[in-house]
Amino acid sequence: MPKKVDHQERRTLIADALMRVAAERGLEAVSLRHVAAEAGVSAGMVQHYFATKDEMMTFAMAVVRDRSQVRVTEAIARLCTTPPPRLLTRTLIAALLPLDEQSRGDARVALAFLAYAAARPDAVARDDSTDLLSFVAGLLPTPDARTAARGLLALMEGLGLYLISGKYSAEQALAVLDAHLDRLFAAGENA
Amino acid sequence: MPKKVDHQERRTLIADALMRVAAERGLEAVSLRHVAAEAGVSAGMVQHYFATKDEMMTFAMAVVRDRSQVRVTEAIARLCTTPPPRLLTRTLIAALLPLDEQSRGDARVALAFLAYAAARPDAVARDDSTDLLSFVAGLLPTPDARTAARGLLALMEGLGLYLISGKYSAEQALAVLDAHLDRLFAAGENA
DNA sequence: CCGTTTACATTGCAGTTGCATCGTAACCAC
DNA sequence: GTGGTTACGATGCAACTGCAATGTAAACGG
Repeated sequence: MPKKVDHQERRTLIADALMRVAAERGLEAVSLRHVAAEAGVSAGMVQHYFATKDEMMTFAMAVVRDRSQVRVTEAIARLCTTPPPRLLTRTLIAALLPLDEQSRGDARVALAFLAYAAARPDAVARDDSTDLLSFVAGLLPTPDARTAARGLLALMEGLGLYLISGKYSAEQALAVLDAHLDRLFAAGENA
Repeated sequence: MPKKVDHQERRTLIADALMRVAAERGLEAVSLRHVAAEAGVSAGMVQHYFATKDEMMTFAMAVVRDRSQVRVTEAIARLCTTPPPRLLTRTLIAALLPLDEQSRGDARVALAFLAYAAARPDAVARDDSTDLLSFVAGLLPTPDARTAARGLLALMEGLGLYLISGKYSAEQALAVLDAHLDRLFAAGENA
């Protein structure tokens, strides 16, 4: 077993470089050589860790997803135990929104990947959003909670788009989210 | 003035071909030659009508935007004069949603363009969404109508994303929209 | 010390890209 | 007709693409 190197570490290092290129110059600027240059390694090394470009893209996609997962987990962990449903919901959604510059870069890449995967049905990864939907639905007090949860998630995605494009500021997005939660939780308590 | 040809017509013909390529094989498959082949013309002709690829992309982007504009106008024109605000709002938003297969293709292309323009600040077109925001805000009976309108538009964009990816069906999307409008207009009437 | 396995780096190749250039045919004013 | 302008088509080119092939250095088992 010669020359021990942490494969996972190298792959994420390359994936990070890929995301930097994609965030700054768009997904179409992502090539083996560009990513290698951004990572400060040779193109051959990239090929050593990813047999094909698609494999590299898929891996980077998974990294983006994992990062957002971590953001959510950390944000919720920062809460007290057994927080009220509304606070938990708000924290969860806010953690998924690209509010700071770093997560905005991630979201830009995620958007590019979305468009990339739209025409590549095989590269589309597993669907983890049904779990999220069920979880959010469980938090909402409204009748037909699943429909309300779908609406909340759609609102989140839309806010993400507007945040990326700079059309809404972080404050505006949060104001919209809070107003929506006002309506959701007010309606539920009355019923 | 030799050889009269309708420039606008040729350009839209090429743009249509571009959108077909983008919808079927992704934006990255859009090249001068592919578009030319799809349009059934020579690559030289494409160059004749678009000096650069970016110019072609920008034009196609404008065509997509115009088409959605037309869809909205037609849907509203199909309504009776002076419809109630809620119906008008619903019709407007529904017309912007990619509910059928044709508009879903358009939306896919629009999404790809969004990602394309995210890293190309110069190619971004004029912002026509502020007019839309003001218009929708004028329809809503809620206090802080602009925030509510922002939420509604964000919801629409998010629903569009989920419709494109096939995660929500058209019926589900409309159910979400109606539930949201229920809350918006109920809250306003109570206030 | 030796062979094998891993970890790269280099080079090359066929294909594609956007675009410039050049040629030519059509049309119209005169 | 002639000249000029427009509308293409054909060709070429430098740059780039993903990827295969090949090389080499290092670490370890024996």
